[in-house]
Amino acid sequence: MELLFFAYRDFTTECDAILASYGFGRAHHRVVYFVGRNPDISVTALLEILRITKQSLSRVLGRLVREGFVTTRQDPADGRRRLLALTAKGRSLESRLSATQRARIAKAYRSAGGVAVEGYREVLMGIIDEADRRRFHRP
Amino acid sequence: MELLFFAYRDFTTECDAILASYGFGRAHHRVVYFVGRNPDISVTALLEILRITKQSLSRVLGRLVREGFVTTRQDPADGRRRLLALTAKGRSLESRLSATQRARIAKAYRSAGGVAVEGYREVLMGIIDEADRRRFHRP
DNA sequence: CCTTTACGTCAGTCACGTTGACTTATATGC
DNA sequence: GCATATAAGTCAACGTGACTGACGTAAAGG
Repeated sequence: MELLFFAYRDFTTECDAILASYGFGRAHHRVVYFVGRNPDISVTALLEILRITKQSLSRVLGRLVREGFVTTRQDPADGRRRLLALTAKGRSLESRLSATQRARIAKAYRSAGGVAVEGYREVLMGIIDEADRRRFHRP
Repeated sequence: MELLFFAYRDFTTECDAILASYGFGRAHHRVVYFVGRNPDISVTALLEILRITKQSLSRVLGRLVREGFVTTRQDPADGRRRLLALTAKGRSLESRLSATQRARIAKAYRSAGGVAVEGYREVLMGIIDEADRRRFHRP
């Protein structure tokens, strides 16, 4: 429990500094991250991932759209849906944020070795709710 | 990065429900947890673990003391220090909260096996800031 | 005795989550 | 074709838990 607490805390603090320079918070990071990972994701699908309310998301997402980090377009297949995607500016922010986290994980992976990483992923997967594990069984 | 996000989210959501029934939030949980783990910890030491400001802690800690979950007493060796400890009520809350998390981790450990757990701990340790790792080298 | 440390507190601010209610546009089933 | 359901956006009000800056008090220590 303590391991997870410290790991998650240290995992996020570097990003917080970058985000602060944009006037953003962690909520903006999460949106940029998951939109980057799931291009053309719908608003509802994003809400299900983040498990927050529409109102909470709209404040954060609205600003990201207004400031040109995220685009929305109507789904050609279902006009009610708005598909979200990152702009070049959004991708640039996303990779800047991810870079620090990736570096931290890469360093931990290198020093621990492949077998340890296997185990690490297996245990984390076990901690995650069954329903959410499907997300990781994609090609 | 996604693994950590989902694991940490699912790891905390069960506790949030219990905490809500007391009108508490995650901040209260963290205080109860670390005071439980470190009986007779001083306020400053707790602040260093949590990495929050004195003002933030004081609101949370003050309420826990007023409602009888935590006691403060003057350090006999240094009268400036207040030593924090859980009351029986506090220990009961702590173990109620920890039980759900322990169960989740135990389940993940069991299904992953000992080798995986070794790797898991090694990688998480690598993600944690060097300075904080010392915390885990206690007897 | 003076400085430092530990703790507490007042005042103001901000990010980010909540609930509830309502509107608009589009899909879809009968 | 109309009624219902779904997707999205929005208004209003609120709570928690962070933050900064400033100040006060008690105890320790050179």
